[in-house]
Amino acid sequence: MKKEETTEHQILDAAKDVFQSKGMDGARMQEIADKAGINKAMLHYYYRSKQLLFEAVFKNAFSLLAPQLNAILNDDSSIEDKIRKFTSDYTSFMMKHPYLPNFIINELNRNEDFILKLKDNTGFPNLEKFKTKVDSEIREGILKPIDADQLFVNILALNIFPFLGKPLVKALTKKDEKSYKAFVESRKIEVANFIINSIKTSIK
Amino acid sequence: MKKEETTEHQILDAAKDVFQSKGMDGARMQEIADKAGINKAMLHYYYRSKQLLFEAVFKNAFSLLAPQLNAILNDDSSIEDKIRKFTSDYTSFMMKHPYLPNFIINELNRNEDFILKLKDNTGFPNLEKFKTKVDSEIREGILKPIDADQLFVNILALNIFPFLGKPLVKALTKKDEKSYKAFVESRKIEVANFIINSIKTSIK
DNA sequence: AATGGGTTTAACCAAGTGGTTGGCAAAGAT
DNA sequence: ATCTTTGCCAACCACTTGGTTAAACCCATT
Repeated sequence: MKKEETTEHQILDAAKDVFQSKGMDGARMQEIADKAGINKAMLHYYYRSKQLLFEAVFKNAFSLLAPQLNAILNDDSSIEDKIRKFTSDYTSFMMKHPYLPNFIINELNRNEDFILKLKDNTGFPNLEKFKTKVDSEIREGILKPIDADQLFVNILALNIFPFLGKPLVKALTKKDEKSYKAFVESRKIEVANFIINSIKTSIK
Repeated sequence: MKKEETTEHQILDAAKDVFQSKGMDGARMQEIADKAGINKAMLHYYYRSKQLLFEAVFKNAFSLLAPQLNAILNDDSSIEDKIRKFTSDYTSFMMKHPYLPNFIINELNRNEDFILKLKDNTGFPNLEKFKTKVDSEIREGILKPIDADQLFVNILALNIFPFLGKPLVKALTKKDEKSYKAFVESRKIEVANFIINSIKTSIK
């Protein structure tokens, strides 16, 4: 039997669906059981409590996101290349997992202490290398002076916000589902240009 | 008796607290009643149902946010001035209402149709004037070519994200509450510069 | 003092809620 | 063949949920 067919995995799969679309408070154990096609008692048999099942789903989701961040932080390419690659890759990734950013941001806000449990994990993104690279490119005259933290938050903001605020942005810009998708797709390049334009010194 | 002391207003006030920090699903009618210091039956007496009380709170919150957006969209100043003013004003405003962005974004995601109820309201932000201004400044050579929708979303993203993703950003940049506040405060100017740098043509 | 409408309350209710239990059947283990 | 473990389920449980109700309480008008 494949791993994907075990009851335990079917539960996690169904729980992911329900928790990510309805959040911890809105999710119902019965709905998860129904979606997994098993008895509700099994949820507790394998995961003991709603809280623990939720944490399993959350850690799973975060472990999907973290490598996306590490990609930009830990490789050796130039800041410009990092930004271009990240902006394109991240957007593609999010188009495949549209619930993910909202789920994570939201549940972290609901329980701020929760992130402490993640910090211990190996693989939690670390900015040091990125900062060093930014500072050295500034010294070399490739980039205009900018605080690396600020730049990093700007990169995140421009990439994540269109997914977080999708309903709002859709309404404000009067786009339907199809044109919103095209809008986000074009941001893969637009956002990178926008950032680079701002931080790169003009070539003499 | 002042308006602020009526039972109806006390309920709305308490409901705002609870709904904004716990969301629709996490909020409890009993907690709202307790916080307002009145009997739970009064909530239904004045607002009939949890759903309607929630909608009252939500519309109230949105009507606080909408003018902030309209400020940048509807005045006659240059795009640069709009951006500088908005970035500073919006950040100040959000520091006073930290739960607001998350509440709105979140509940709009929970129920996409909900925004339709707001769209009808007069005062729902309209981008037309902003777009016209952007296009005319591009034609005048003040700005580099950029799609006005993209620019608008970038402005929103850079301003709102630090509030939406506060727990995540705090953890990633390893800032405590105090230094995070300073970080956000400095963005009032940093973000405006970041945007202007990117879109303004270099002066010959 | 009696009336009557708006306001407030304690007590209540039906429908869920997460979680538990005891037993059952198939699969190993002895 | 018998015992033990594992996976599974229907039924159940204590408790919470949003919402209701009928009676009380004010307080201005008569």
